[in-house]
Amino acid sequence: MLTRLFNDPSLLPDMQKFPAWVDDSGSEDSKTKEDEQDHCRLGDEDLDEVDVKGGGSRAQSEIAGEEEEDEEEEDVDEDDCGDEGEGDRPKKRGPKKRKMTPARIERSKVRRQKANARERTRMHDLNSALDNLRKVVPCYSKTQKLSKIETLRLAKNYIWALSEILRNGKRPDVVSYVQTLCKGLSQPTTNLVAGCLQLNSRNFLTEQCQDGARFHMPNPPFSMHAYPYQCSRLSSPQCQPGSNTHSLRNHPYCSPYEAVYTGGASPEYNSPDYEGQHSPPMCVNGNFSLRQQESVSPDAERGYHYSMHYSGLSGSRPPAAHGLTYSTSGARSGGMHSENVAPFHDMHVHHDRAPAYEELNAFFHN
DNA sequence: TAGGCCATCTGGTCCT
DNA sequence: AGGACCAGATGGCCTA
Repeated sequence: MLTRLFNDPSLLPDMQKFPAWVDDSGSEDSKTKEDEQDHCRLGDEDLDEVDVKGGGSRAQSEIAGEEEEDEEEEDVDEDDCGDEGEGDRPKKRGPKKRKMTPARIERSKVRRQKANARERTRMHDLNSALDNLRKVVPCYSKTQKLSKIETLRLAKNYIWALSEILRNGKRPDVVSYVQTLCKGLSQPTTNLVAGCLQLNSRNFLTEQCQDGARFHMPNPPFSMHAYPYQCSRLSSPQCQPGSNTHSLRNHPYCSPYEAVYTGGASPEYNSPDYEGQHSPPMCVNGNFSLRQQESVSPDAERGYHYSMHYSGLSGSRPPAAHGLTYSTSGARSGGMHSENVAPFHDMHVHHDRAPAYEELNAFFHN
């Protein structure tokens, strides 16, 4: 079959032209995978005239395109034009297919190979653009890249969130902001984004970017006013709705710099433009304290995969605070998975790259 | 092992 | 005619 012949490894374009778009873990695999594919297909060469991929029209159009071939004019390809024997297939019209001569096969092969190379390049460009997009959305990790679809969703949410900020002219609270960003995202991505924002909040407080660039954020970037949502651990009497704010703020489990959302769509957010499904319930705990997780015991770490890093209001963390995990409902109720935690170390927000962040920063300065 | 994600190949269609 | 774009198919890798 022609499509098999097209995949001669010697004809394949040099994939090493594109080392950048392949992530660290994938570069070798990509080459190996391609080699394997080539090997596999070459091994199928003897399956000539059998289309194992897809519909079955295969290289017909290319074959038909070889009109300039002048030899063997009446010698048609039996498979293509021998419709008499195929009762259920409609009779093909148009020019009769010519028999594949070696020269024609070679031309088709070259053309197909060139088309494949172009398609690869096109997809690489697309992936490169997607990588650039990943770098300007709020959550960026070198080690755990957002998937393509999640990147696009997050970008859309981010644009929406920024436009809402501009439109309302108000500082957003962390809940609605995170909600907006995480609309329609998968639970792991939601956790990733929330964690990233959490880290970012810490950076805001310490006025230090991870890359060393300094910027100013005198206060938590989000207003921490009353939230309509309640984390499970807020069930303690001090944290009940209606309890006075003072006691809530001073309760060891209830940092004043804490935003909690346990599920459902925010009533503050009612954009008709949102078509994505609601994010799974989550519990976002804004962390605006300095790092404390280093002091957390391994046991506690296990129990609080993605727990709130408490502000300095209380030095102790009671073991009953399991609800603090980035609550994941349903099948993933076990909390944040470790693979979603580790990348936060190299996760950062690109304040210096995205104009939107400058806008936000300027906004928060006022 | 199923499902998600991805890269690649492939053929069809449209455009220049 | 050739290139760009698209969608389907396929297989590999990874993770729960």
